[in-house]
Amino acid sequence: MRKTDKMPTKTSTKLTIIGAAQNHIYHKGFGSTSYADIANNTQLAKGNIQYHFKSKDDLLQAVVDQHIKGIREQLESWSLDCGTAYDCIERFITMVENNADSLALHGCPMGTLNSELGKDNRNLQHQARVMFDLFIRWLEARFRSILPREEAQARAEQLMVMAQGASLIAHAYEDPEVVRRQTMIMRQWLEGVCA
Amino acid sequence: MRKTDKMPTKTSTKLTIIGAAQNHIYHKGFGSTSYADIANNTQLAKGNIQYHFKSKDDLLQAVVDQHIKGIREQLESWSLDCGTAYDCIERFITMVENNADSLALHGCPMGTLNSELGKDNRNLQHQARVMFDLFIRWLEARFRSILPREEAQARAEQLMVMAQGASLIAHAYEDPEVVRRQTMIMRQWLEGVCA
DNA sequence: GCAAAAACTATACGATAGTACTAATATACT
DNA sequence: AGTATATTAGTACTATCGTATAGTTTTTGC
Repeated sequence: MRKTDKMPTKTSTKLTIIGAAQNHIYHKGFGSTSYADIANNTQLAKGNIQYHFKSKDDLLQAVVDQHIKGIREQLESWSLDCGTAYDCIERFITMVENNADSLALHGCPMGTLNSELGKDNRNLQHQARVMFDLFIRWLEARFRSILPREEAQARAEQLMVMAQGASLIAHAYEDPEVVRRQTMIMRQWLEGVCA
Repeated sequence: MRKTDKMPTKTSTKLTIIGAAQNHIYHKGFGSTSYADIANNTQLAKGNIQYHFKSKDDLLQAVVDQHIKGIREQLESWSLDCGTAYDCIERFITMVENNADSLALHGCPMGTLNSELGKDNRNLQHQARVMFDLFIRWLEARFRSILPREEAQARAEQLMVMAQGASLIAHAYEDPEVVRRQTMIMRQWLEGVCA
């Protein structure tokens, strides 16, 4: 297959579908995302989408995989960019803060997806949980250069809890200020923890 | 209408429906809860349920109202039972801890419902948000007997954030230990805040 | 250039959803 | 007691969903 010649010009159909699906799932939820919706948002035929993703579960799996890939890249780049472990963790907090508006409007993509899958798609929830694990383990690794192993674990989990809680409450109130207030608290907390 | 004579003997059909709906929504989500599901779980005819609740939104509204009523009663009883404000707040934390198992299995009913409604039912989300407000304002009132107004607000919100975050992460990992670890942290945090 | 494979389109099918409608039954009030 | 009303039951209708299939176009490798 000599696809490489063409790929750069047009984004592959698969990626187009995944992107549209990711968006629609984030805005409306997985249950309220149909093949027809994605077809409308991509100008592709419904059957074409079906061709690339046999079942809805296949599609969701692809979306989650893509998401995981994105997270991996982001974490890797942070690992390189930031100087100290402290800076890395603060970068995580800054990311939450920067996304305050969309978090308030639609919640955290990971949190809301996991919440939905936890209700009626237990097997796929296992996949979605991987996303949390990536963040938590990355945070834990950073904390470990400052704290003993057990406490590093605890602090990583705690920070994730705060971030998800902030997203959820901000989403409930549709108020990005919640996120801003909570990220400020996280920073103070981080200072205290690392002191 | 002299209904009062009959009501005590048989729980009213409306309440039966609301109870079954509340359960099913908690376990499967609102989107995956149909009239047929409720009919099966109550031995009532589908049309009968439709008679009491014209639309699915009506039903959800009733479920939320019932939930709100339950929360009001619980908070009121806590206000009477507990001695100091500190004890009241600790009672809230204890409730979260006591529900660790079901939180890990199905998430927090308020959190997951709000997350789902935030996706495709914005008007009903406004109603669901009331549930959070009840808790937060109750907590805030307790904090105010210990802290200045502004800090009391902030601490109430923060505690709710931690509680919701803990539920969400515990749900993602299906691990009640997350809740137990986080409630322990909340208690230490509470001590520090009130010192 | 041509055959094979991949990509794309269109349509159809069975299932299930929410809702509407009608008939039957139980209850309440004069 | 008997009528009106509230409640329960059963069925039908329309829309939409996920999926399946068949046909068409495009692309690929020789």
